[in-house]
Amino acid sequence: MRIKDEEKQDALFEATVTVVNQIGFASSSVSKIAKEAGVSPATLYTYHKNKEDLLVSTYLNIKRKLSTIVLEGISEELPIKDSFRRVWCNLFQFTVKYPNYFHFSEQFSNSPYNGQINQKAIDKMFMPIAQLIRQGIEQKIIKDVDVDIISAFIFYPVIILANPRLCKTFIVTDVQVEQSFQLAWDAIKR
Amino acid sequence: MRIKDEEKQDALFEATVTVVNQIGFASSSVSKIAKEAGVSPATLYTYHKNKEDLLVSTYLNIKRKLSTIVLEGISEELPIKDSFRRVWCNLFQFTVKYPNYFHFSEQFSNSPYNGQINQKAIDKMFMPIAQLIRQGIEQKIIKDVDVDIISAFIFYPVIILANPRLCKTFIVTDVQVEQSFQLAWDAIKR
Amino acid sequence: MRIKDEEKQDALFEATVTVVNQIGFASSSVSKIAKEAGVSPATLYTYHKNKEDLLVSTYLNIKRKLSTIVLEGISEELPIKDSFRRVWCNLFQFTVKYPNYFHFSEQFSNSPYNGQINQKAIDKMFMPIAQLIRQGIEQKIIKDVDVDIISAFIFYPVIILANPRLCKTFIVTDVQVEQSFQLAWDAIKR
Amino acid sequence: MRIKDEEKQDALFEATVTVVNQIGFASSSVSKIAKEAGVSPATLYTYHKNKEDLLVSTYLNIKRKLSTIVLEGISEELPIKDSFRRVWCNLFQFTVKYPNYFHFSEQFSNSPYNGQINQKAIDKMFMPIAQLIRQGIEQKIIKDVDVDIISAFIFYPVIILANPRLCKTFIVTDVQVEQSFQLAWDAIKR
DNA sequence: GATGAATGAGTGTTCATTCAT
DNA sequence: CATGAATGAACACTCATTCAT
Repeated sequence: MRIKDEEKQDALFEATVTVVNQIGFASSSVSKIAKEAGVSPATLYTYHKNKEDLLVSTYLNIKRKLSTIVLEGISEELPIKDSFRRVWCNLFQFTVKYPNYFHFSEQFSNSPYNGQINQKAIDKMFMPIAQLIRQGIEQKIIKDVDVDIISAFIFYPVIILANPRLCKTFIVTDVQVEQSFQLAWDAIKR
Repeated sequence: MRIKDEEKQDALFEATVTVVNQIGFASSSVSKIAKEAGVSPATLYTYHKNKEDLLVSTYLNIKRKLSTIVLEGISEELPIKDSFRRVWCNLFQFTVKYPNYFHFSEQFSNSPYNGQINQKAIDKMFMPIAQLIRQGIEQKIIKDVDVDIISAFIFYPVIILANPRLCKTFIVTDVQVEQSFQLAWDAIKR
Repeated sequence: MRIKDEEKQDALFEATVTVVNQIGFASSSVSKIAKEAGVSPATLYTYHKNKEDLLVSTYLNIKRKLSTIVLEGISEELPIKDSFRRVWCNLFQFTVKYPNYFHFSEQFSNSPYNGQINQKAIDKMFMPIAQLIRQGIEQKIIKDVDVDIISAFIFYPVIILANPRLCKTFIVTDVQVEQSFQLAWDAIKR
Repeated sequence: MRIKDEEKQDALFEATVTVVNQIGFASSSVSKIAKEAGVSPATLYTYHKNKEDLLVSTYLNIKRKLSTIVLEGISEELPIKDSFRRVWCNLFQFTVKYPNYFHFSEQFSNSPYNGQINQKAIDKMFMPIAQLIRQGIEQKIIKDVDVDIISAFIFYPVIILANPRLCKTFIVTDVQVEQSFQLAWDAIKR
């Protein structure tokens, strides 16, 4: 597994996402992904140990991109509510701009491959948000409950609303995004 | 002539859920499910037209069970908030009692098979809840926003919280359930 | 294998011919034939020992029908040429009236099942024709060559001409039938 | 990278013919053919898209060989009758030398796969013969009847005579071949 | 006598992965 | 480094036949 050609690396990443989006996780085969990437199945094995490694690294790649986008613009100098709003909006932006990445993530995290992931490494990527929550609790701005509960109301509703399979009538406009943020904030604020 | 065996029907249902939970949707094969159910793969085809039919009918079966449990105890005579609380608690109960059904559902709805189901038939099962939301809005008890937004805050947080893969620290106790319901209610109430 | 219901016997015969014509010899399965006949696959085994027996008896049945029709009207009192013409015309008539029987026969005789047939029993059905040939040779009306050669020119051209897969432009009209008979007769006559 | 192996291609062709001859068209399975060819069933799919493609290309291959042999030695300079005699003899030669190819052809053309082939491409291979017939008619040497009728008397009797299943007593000797050709010629000549 | 349920053995085909070039 | 050929194992599914009723 020597790494040579970054272009092929990228092509494989995009091909994996594309194929999984087109035909689903179960039907996505190594050779279909290789064909979509324009390389031989054998070449794929130069870049990835096996199928699992391909999928896992694709997932981690997406999570990395996601964390970069989601954390953009939050700052200790901003009021906490505004930071939360930024995260909320960034998340929506990501789901709109990269629906394929988003959909791949969902499929992956419901698969058994998810067990192979080092969850702590992922948590680390989103640490600033965990800290934001902790600060809010300390400053008695948001409710003093389990972090999981706060998360369940501040991130996952986005995932639901942005999923057109689940929410057929919801449209991602600025008004709707702000409106739904209000509900999220009402949920967690003191 | 032997008669079609209800026990086998049930065994196939349970086997499908079990196998999908154990090895994931993508790796679940007809022969593994048949083996788990204790029948020949060929026998499976006496009860289901094909793999898709097996998975779809398993999903619908679960949704039917879910709707029965979730709607239990809600009533027009109860204050709206109490009805919502019932739904909230029932949902938690279901996820605790039948984690396998619950996990199967998630895997299924993220698969391409989900496109094959009649969404309207599912919506019909949960109509009383849609009506509950509409009443709450009319009576100016809950916010006048898209039903999808309300749903995203009143159902899906349960799914997140009950998913031990996502929420490792959250424990389903009466206190936690009531606490999290308070957040949900704060989100949607006027 | 007790025989009870002649109607079912017939239904199975017709169903076998129909199914083989519709989907070909290779794809014709016992259960499809049973369904076409309106009986259970198990019932089929009351009337036939196994699949081979079903196909063989269907073939023999067709040959019996064929011999009845083909021999109609030939007589020792008729001039030999006229008897041959009768056979020729009868054969055409059969292929036009019962194309399905005809097509089944062709498929069967090219299959390995044909080896199970008692060829002598078949030959017996068409003995009058063999005798006709022998008479013609004796009376120095037709050429003194191997019976097989005579047959190859007096029967098989019909099979070819009547097969729309092989002869797309040939139309079975009285004129064409008589015209082609002339060729056959020219071939074998002294 | 290994290179596609012409030997394997050929082995598959021969194996297909052999298996079909041994057990018949209906019972010939991909795995049996692969085993006969000494390759894995999966390998077969490197050389052919699917079973149909394997059978169709085998058939076309045979027809190509046949046309090469059959047309050998016919020429515009030869008297028409002699050209016909050449075709007649070539055809016998082919059936004697390659009885398996010949039998495969018959089985194939009676199967539903026959519908998948491009008949025009086949006709093209044998065009010189069609032209020969047309010339004969123009020169008033052979009867002015439908080409199909001429063909039915000049080619198919060979097929019948060469088929030992149909003609048990006929032996392919020069005398017999010339004798039977005389019948064919008598049939079509003016 | 008649039936649909039941099945081991088989179907055509695709899989993840390795090999030889 | 890159490749298409190669494959054992698995896939979804159907088969001819038997069994219990």
